[in-house]
Amino acid sequence: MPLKLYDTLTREVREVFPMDGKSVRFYGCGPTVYGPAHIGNFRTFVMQDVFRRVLETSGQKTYHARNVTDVDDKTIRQSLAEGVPLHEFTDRWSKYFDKDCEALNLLTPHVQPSAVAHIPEQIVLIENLITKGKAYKAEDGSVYFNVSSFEDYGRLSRLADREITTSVTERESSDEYERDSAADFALWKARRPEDGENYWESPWGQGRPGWHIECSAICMKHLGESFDLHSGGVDLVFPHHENEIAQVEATTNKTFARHWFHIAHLMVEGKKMSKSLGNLYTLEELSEQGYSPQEVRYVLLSGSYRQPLNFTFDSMKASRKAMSKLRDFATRFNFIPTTGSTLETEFGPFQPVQEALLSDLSTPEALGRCFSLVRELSEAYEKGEYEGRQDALSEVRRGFQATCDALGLIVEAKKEDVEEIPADIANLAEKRWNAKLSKDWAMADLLRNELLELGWVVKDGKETFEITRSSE
RNA sequence: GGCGCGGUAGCCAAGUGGUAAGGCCGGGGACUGCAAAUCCUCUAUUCGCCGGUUCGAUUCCGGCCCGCGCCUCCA
Repeated sequence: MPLKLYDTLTREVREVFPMDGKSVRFYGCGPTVYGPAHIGNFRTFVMQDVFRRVLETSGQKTYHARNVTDVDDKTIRQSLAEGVPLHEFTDRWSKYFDKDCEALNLLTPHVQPSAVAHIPEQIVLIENLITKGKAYKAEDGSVYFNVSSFEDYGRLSRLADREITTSVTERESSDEYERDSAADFALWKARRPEDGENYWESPWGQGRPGWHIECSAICMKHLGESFDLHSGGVDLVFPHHENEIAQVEATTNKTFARHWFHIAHLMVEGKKMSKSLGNLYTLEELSEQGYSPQEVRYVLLSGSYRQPLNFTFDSMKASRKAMSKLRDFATRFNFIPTTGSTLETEFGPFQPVQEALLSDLSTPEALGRCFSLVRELSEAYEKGEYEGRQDALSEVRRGFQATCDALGLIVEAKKEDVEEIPADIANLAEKRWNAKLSKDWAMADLLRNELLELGWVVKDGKETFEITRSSE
């Protein structure tokens, strides 16, 4: 069964399939590396990851490219402010980003090209556009794309030309560059004093590439002039993706990306995330508050990618409980997750989960079905329906593995507590257990409270007790 | 103003032209000396408001109210 996904360009849910019959080649606009990415950014990357995982767990090969924007106003400004060379600055944040991605269990893209590493390709593309009369050099040495020369401009975002022009005319006076039409956008930016030593030589003089051209050049080099799918946050629809299309299609006369996948924004406690509200959470900040990346991932999966999702600390807590429920299931079925580059494709009893995912990446529906199955299967297990049925058991395990692989969740069975228990704590616990055995409840409760004060929780079993560090 | 999206239980959040998934919280129960953990179970006569179409609408259409996004470099 193929994946059906909403396409921003046609506004229809369409099948995703590889145009070359082999591998779905897709691109995701990556981070600008000037600081830690926030969970809103990660909503996009997590959904792109789920997209890939759903394809791969359905047996489809993929080729995933995600760029790293390592030259722009912000990276330059910040690196200069810190007195660090640009590449050193962006390298640091790029590595930080990789670390976060790993924590969130994001599959590593097959290729992660950086803008700076593709300056020559960008220059060639710009030259092509100039040759074809689609771009022109301004007096200051900047190069602009001539929007009026590209008839299809505005098709993705459905903005009428008039509106684009009107909205920009008002700002024209404050514009720092010289261009023919306010709607035109920069392909190459002439060197300015505030850029410091961050410039490259080009046929039009010293300068640096514009933002949109990097993605176009990278896509063309790594995925070809035409490829299967392009994606990013909704805010990139205009102008970024609109401009990418213009740059490439004006050059090749071919369809750039066949499918456009956009992820809606994350809100925090009902509000737009913004620096001024101080609600731009990073994984690190959440981690300091005791929330794991897996719990964050779960929250990001709990809403439809087409709808704004409201991130709240209540939902963080709910996600913790939900993950714990999945772990109980894993424990019951003695499930041991396998890790590796190949994802499980046999959903078995978890087929309904896969169907939900193939239906426009309905992660909320998939999670709902997953929990229903978890309940049903657990009930059957408790009734002894799996006794002596190794085949059926392994089908459940494989299906659960496929589910986890598709969602990118890591669910490990609860292990025996391996944490070292200090001798005095162990002694107290032992004393309490003995008091309990001799039915000295007062003493037993006293000792349990004492342990609790020391930060340890006692859980009695039938034959013995368990002691774990308290979570608070 | 233009384009687009949404308003579903205390919270988060699916969904369908035929009568409301799932998670959290809360209630009840099993278990337990009491707990914790776990398991079972209950909780929206109702899907922003008002009309219309229909045998029947939360789901389709129109209007209104409210919230949100984009409109040149923000995922």
